[in-house]
Amino acid sequence: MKNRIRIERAILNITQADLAERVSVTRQTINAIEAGKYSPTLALGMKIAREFEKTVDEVFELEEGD
Amino acid sequence: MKNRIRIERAILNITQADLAERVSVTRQTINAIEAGKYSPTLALGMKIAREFEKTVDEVFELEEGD
DNA sequence: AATTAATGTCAAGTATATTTTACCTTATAT
DNA sequence: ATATAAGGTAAAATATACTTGACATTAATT
Repeated sequence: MKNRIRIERAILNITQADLAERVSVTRQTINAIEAGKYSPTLALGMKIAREFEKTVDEVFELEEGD
Repeated sequence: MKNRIRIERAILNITQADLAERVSVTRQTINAIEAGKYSPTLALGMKIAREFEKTVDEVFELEEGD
């Protein structure tokens, strides 16, 4: 699962901790997802996309193994 | 997490087992998600939407508690 | 140079998604 | 009436997401 979280965060100029708070998870969770260590739940993915005012597909992209 | 899986399945005229096979999960998983018992992973949600040729947001809708 | 903010990471624990196996009900077909 | 297809459900096991707490590293600020 690839994602554009880092880029979208840069556009909004917010930190991982900021985003974490906005979507009600921990900073470590955002860090892991942003690094592609695992893919989030659908609910969290949708909340993240919503913060960026983007669709889920604009923020996340399926890869081979997913 | 609300969803329109039942409706989209009806449009494609496919069974829960059919959809399950297409997205590589078990029939019980589709049944549970369709019934709203839990929300899928982002990867699975995206695969389901893709089968319906819809966006994630057209198939799934966030609710209060999510 | 020193301090602070931001990010990276890790281990252990909890929560939840998914599988497996199995059975039950309802509708449809033979 | 009986068989078959489709859906509903449940318990136990496994996989994975997420939390908590802590520490290390890098970037930015003064």
